[in-house]
Amino acid sequence: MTAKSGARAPASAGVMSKVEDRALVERRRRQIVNAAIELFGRQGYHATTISDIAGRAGTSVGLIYQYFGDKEDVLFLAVLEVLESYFERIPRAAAGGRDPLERFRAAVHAYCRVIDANVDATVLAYRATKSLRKARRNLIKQKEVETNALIAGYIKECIRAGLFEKVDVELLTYQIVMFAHAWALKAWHFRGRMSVDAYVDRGLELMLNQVITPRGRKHGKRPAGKAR
Amino acid sequence: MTAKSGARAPASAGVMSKVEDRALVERRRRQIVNAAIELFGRQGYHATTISDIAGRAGTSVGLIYQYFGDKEDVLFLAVLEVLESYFERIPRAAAGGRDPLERFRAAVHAYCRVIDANVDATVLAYRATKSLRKARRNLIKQKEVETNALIAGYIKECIRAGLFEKVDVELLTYQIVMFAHAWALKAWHFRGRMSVDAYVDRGLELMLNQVITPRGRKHGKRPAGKAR
Amino acid sequence: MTAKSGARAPASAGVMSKVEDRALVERRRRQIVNAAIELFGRQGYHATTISDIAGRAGTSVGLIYQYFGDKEDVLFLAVLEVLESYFERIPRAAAGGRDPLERFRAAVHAYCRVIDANVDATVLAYRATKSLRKARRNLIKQKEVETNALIAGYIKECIRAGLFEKVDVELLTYQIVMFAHAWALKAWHFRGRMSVDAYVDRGLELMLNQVITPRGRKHGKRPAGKAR
Amino acid sequence: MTAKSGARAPASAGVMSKVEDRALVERRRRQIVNAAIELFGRQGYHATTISDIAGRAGTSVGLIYQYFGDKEDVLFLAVLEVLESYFERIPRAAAGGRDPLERFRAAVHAYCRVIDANVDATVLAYRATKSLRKARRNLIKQKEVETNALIAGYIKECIRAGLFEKVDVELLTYQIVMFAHAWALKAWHFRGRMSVDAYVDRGLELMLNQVITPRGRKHGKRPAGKAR
DNA sequence: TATGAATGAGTCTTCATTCAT
DNA sequence: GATGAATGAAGACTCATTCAT
Repeated sequence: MTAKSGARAPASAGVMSKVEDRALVERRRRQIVNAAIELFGRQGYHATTISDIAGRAGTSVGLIYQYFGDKEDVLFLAVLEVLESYFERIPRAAAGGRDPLERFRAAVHAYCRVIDANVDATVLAYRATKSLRKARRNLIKQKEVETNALIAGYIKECIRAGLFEKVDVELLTYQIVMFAHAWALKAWHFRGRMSVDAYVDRGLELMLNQVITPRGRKHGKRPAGKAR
Repeated sequence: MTAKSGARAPASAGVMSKVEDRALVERRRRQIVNAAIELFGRQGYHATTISDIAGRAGTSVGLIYQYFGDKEDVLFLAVLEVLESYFERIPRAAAGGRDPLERFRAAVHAYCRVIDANVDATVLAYRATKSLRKARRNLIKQKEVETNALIAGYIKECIRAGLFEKVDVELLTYQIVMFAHAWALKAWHFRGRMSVDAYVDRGLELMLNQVITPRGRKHGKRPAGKAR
Repeated sequence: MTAKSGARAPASAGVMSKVEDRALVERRRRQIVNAAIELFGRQGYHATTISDIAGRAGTSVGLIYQYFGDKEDVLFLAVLEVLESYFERIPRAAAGGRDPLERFRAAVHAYCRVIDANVDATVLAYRATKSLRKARRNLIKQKEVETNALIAGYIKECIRAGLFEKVDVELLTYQIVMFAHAWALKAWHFRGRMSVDAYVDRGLELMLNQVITPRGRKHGKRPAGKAR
Repeated sequence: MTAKSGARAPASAGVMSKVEDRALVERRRRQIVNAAIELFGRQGYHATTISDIAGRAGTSVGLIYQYFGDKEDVLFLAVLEVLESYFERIPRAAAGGRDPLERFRAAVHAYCRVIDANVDATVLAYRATKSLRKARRNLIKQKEVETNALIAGYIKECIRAGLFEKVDVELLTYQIVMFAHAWALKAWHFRGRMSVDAYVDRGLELMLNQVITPRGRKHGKRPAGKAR
């Protein structure tokens, strides 16, 4: 972690600015990053020029270099911004729930809804990470781990409360995460076919309940992984 | 489907070559595409130059342009190649199974193993698709749909055989697919922590069995999706 | 006519610039076009690289692309510039003449002198036009037609004033034009043998006076065109 | 002159061939040069690739290099071929004339007709010469001088026969030459407006007869070249 | 002799980055 | 602090030329 701990990193994380005024830096960066997220999401990182971003943000090319060291800095803060918005909104939504299961469900719904509102940005996080230097790629992964920890937390609560079996928390967490991301990654398939909420309801129904039948279990006893 | 039916599309799909000799074209393209898959997978599409590919493939820059119209053509055939290798190897692996469930398990194992052997290539398919013109992006999606249909087929067989409950086939299919892809997309998390086969075993255990407890079900009766 | 009327067409004619400042665009373009005219004229269009032009103009390669869309744009404005300089200087020189014949003679002298001062540029107009897209080739022809109209005007004045016989104006115009261009196109023959002014004097003497003798006329009565 | 004298130069003029067989060389070169003339004329020298020529000539790329040293060789022989065809056909056509004037007229008609049949080739001679090395450019000029000498010969005959005044032979020759070339160079203007023969008739009428009126001559007495 | 696949030097063009105003 | 003109390194692509068959 760059700063304190689970707390919000100072959305700068090593990005240098030539301008002093903290508030101004904050404002300008938000302005630029928002434009960048939109353009990176829509056209991809490489296809988006600094000039495009300046145009979209309503500033000049030179200004961007006053608040960012280079183009990669912009990408970095853009991805960070996206991930942090997840990290912020999920617990806020879950907070309403009365019991662990309700909180879990609310969290999954929230996660998918946030992603639904930012499909491009989410896909961006998948596509563009490779364009970041390793150190930053790791910071991004950290952010993801933090978000995953939120989900894992809800799952564990459910188990502790006897609402979930003692399942494989690590994998269930990833299953939930991938389920949420799939809404963005496979948007071309799902969008138009159902609403986010319907998607989540169907998904939870499937993930939480039995798939295999008692008869199937007997077959499963034999180790089948050796297939080639 | 591009051409005939389930048969292999003529891995050319609209890519023009200045050389006539079919066999030679086939050979050269494979040579170049293999180098490209590796480099695109490792460094990304934009960070890879034609010169890089030529060097890796042991040919000259000019040669590439005798077998491909432009760089995008190389990417296109590269992604196509990756997807087709999935489409080919999965049924081959599943074929061994004695009963539907065994075939299903074998297919998932095969899927994940192929991906394990081509992590970079798989990630490539996620990252670089945006760099293709729409028509080709759609062709790629078609290929993916075809692969998904394979998985869906195994699931349906299990249901028909009474080994699976009458679950949501569409979603379960996507769950399996995302599960397989996650092995590549989240390789930084999983690799080193467990083997592919262990991953699949744990995953199937989780996906096929009950997560929620009988007690949990009662809570679930109340529509919980409305949390905000 | 491209724009207004006899006025100078906005030497831009569809060429896009990334820079706004009108005056700067004007200045930079002149700077670049001048270098281009010289190099295109001397080495030909294809043999001249953008880098050559940048070097000659004392700028960078990138700069050229801020004021021109591509290399063809540079050629286009270069040829246009040459043709417009003719169109401007001829009437200015002719203006001094007291009577139609004097004005006609002055115009021809001016025409040839301008060409003499820009032999390369004139040849350029002949050689490079093929490298322009059709629409622009037509614009170039328009410019030439305008210049021809000037010459035709002087001829008509002479006829009206009874100084010239009622000759074939169209052909005489082209004869004058080709005569002027020949000074550039056949420079290797004429230059060194005589001065421009001597060339014009000898040329006008020949063009304006009788070539065939009265005796010759009688022969000519028989239609001789059928020879084969 | 490369070879004998006014005789046909051995259309090779310093172009080396890797093939021995004289007749074959002759045949192949003609085949290739014809294709080249057409393509160079239509698309220009630089826009035409060796591969284009091979395709048009119905041979392979490699073959061309068996009969020509490089692309410039092809251009050289192509231009030479064009000029020699003029040099051959003009006297052949003029031969029919009964008297000098008839022969002169026939020659001009022939010249323009040949050009009419090869507009592109003629323009080629103007455009592409710059792409030849100096020595060859000079050879080409020689060829042109030889053709001009033909025309000058017909003019001199007419003067000797008292059918033409004692005019400026050098300039009249060039005037005729430019007149003929103009049919190609300004084809976009003339073609469609009149036939070649009409063009020649109108042109000769203009060139041979008085343009200036007796009244005009008086004005002309004053040296008018000083305008400016 | 004829072929056409292979080569790589050379060009245009883009765009991140700098810097004078 | 803000602007946008200027720079030049880097990369895709072409095509004359070579050479093994």
